Amino acid sequence: MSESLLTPKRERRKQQRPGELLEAALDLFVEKGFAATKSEEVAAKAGVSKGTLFLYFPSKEELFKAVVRENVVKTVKEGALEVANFKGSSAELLKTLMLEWWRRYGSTKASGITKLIISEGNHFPDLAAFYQEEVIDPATRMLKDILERGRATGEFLNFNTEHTTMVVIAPMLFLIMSKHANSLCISGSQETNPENFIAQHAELLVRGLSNSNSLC
Amino acid sequence: MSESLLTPKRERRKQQRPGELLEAALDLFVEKGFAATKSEEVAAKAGVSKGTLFLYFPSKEELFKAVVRENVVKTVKEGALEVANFKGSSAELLKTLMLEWWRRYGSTKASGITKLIISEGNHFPDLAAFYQEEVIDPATRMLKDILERGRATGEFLNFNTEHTTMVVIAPMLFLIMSKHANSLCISGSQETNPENFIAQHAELLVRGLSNSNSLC
Amino acid sequence: MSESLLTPKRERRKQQRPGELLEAALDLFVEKGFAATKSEEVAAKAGVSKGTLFLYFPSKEELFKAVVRENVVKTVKEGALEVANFKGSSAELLKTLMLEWWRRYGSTKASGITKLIISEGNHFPDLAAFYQEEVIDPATRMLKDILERGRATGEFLNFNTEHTTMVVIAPMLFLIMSKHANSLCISGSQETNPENFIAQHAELLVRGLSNSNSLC
Amino acid sequence: MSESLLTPKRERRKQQRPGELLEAALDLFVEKGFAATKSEEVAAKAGVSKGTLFLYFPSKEELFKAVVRENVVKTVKEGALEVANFKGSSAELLKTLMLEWWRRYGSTKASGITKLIISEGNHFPDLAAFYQEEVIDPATRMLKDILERGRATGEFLNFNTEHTTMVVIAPMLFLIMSKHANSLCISGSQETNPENFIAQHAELLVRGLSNSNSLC
DNA sequence: CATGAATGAGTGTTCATTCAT
DNA sequence: CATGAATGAACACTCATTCAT
Repeated sequence: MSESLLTPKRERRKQQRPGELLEAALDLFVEKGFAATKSEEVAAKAGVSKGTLFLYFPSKEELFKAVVRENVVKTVKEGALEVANFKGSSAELLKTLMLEWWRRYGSTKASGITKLIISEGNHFPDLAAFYQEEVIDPATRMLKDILERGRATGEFLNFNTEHTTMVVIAPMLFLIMSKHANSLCISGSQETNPENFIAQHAELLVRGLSNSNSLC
Repeated sequence: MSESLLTPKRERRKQQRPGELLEAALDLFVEKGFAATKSEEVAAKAGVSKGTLFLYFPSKEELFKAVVRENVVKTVKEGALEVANFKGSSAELLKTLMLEWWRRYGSTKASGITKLIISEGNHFPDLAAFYQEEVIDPATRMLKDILERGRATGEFLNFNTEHTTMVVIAPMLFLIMSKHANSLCISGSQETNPENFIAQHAELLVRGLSNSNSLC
Repeated sequence: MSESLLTPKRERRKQQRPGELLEAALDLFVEKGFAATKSEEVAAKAGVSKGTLFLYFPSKEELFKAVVRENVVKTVKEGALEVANFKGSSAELLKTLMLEWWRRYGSTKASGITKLIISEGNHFPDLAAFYQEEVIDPATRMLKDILERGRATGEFLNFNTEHTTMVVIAPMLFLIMSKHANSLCISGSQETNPENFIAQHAELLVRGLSNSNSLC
Repeated sequence: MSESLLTPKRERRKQQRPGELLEAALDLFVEKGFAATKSEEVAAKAGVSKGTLFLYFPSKEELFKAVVRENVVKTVKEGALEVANFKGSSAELLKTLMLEWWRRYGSTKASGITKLIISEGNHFPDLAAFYQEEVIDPATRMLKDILERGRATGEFLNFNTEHTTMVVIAPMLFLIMSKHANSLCISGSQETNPENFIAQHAELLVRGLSNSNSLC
């Protein structure tokens, strides 16, 4: 605590640099994509010189991975933790998760990463593999856990896991792609309230899955 | 048929050139994206020289537009025509349309264009605008027409058009993006039967929209 | 023959370009080394733009290999041919070879390649391997053939091949390194007549090797 | 020994620093060349920070000069001293010198400096000039002194000094270049015993120079 | 004395488009 | 009509040296 008082200016900057660079990188990657983002721009936006960027991140790809770790992996982990600690019904859990997912990720700048990786993944196989391993796989795992839990407690009917996973993910992906395809106006993306859309979808999904759907 | 007898070989080739170039271009654009496709490759694949390509298409962007006209706009127009001539119920029409859309477009090579435009549209605003005008707007228009027709006949309940449009489009988009994101393994995309998935979604959607849903 | 009269200007240039680039490259590689030679300089010296260089040679390394093939490998092959066709005694052959080697290679600009590869080979393993295979190995092979021939005819005494090879090569290498180490003044290199030096060394060597050395 | 008792640890380190840096620098310069050796690596190998290196040596070039002074100039001076004090015949002196030169320098790590200066001298004229003045000139002077001494005593015939100097130096240089051209396999360099080779050459040379060569 | 954060100049390679032939 | 030679702008990454702490 006294440290923060004593820490000299240079030192303080040093500890902030990675964060500043990461933030600048997130902004630019999301805005322009990976390939189109020039490392010098990132540095400039963070207020340092080109060389300094490479002092903290050995390459543009590593910079990107760090951005993903900071902004996506972290969110996935938090989600997994909440899932593990959730006390309510599986139906509630699923609905909560989908909505929170949108609130904490889909609606944020960081969701541009998802668009980026889908758009450019084919041209950067290393990044795609990294994302698959660090984000897609854990997230899918988490989803499956919820579904299995619901099935175990008898809450959910027997269902096709793959299909369900798709239905959970599809609307989020749709909204994210729409949001970041600035030059395109995919129907509804601009005027509809995404949160409502997600909530509705979640509700519909849960009903479909539930054992005792009192639709009538 | 008499044409082939009368037309000298050179002449015939000349008239086939654009088609051959368009086919080569479609393959490469879908496989590698717009930016990553080299015009020389397209020419080579069509069996002509680089210069010849620019003889038929004044630029790479115009080539792309021609590919879109040939492979996407055409499909949309066919769809609109069928919609106009369709005799059955609006519910049938909607279900038919969604399934046919997948069969005639989503499941074909040409659907890569959709992934391409979403992925790279931001970097090529002209192409995005062109696609918006020639594809997205007409397709959305067509969808709305169906919904309005259903409402007019009393088949469909009053609903949110934007929302419905999204629900119609989202699964198709999801499947298309999954299919063309080779380095990524988005859940379900590999093992699930897309046609079943679409059919199910269409069914669900129509039930939700319908006036007399005999769910109870 | 009529072709040369009809060949249009552009075409003629095209056939000359590789040669012009190769010559410019040789000059610059010898003058400044491999790493320090900028590809743009080579292009400029040949009177073309940077891009044109890469039209003819896919990379700087390939350009270098082409320079070696044109200026060194060729010479080695000519030497091997002459060795194979030589009619005189092995002693004469050896002396002739050493002197000719100097005249046709050591004393020319091209010998800078030898200095270059020894100087920079460690930093460009691919180039070193190429040179080893295309130049050093064949040249060594040729030398051994001569020695074996002399031994077979009874002209030469039994000797250590490795040692002899070194004695043949060392003075050439010494002269070449001296000649191209412009900033250094290794003794004798500037004023002594290299040809005399080589001739003397060859004479001495042959005497040492010969069966009937009439030194007494 | 009392020094270690009285000198405080920090103090001792301070006095050892230059030596440790010099040793690290020698290793790296020899292994990777001058340009390719990063000053940070040198510092790291010596266990200090980048800044500290520049505390002791104002620049990379000065560091190199210090390495030369420590590892080459010193050896030349020792050689000159021994030459001055040598009591035997000039022939013995020359043979001894050549062999000792190999033993004390050529066969050691330090001989990499010779390869380095020949390889990179053209790109670093200051270093080349320094080496010329501090090493080549004194060494050449020493050699000439021996030859003149031999001539003065009537031991040696009248000969061409330049030529003789070359013959003395050439084999050493050849062996050194071979030894440090790791990617290249110049004939004989690997299997032949360098010391024998040098000894033989020295013997041959002395015989050639001597007044009364009892070859017959 | 010692540290290590910051700098910024320098270069091989690609590719859409043109135009002389 | 068709060719293919030529162009030139654009971009990631390295490292010796400095100087605030």
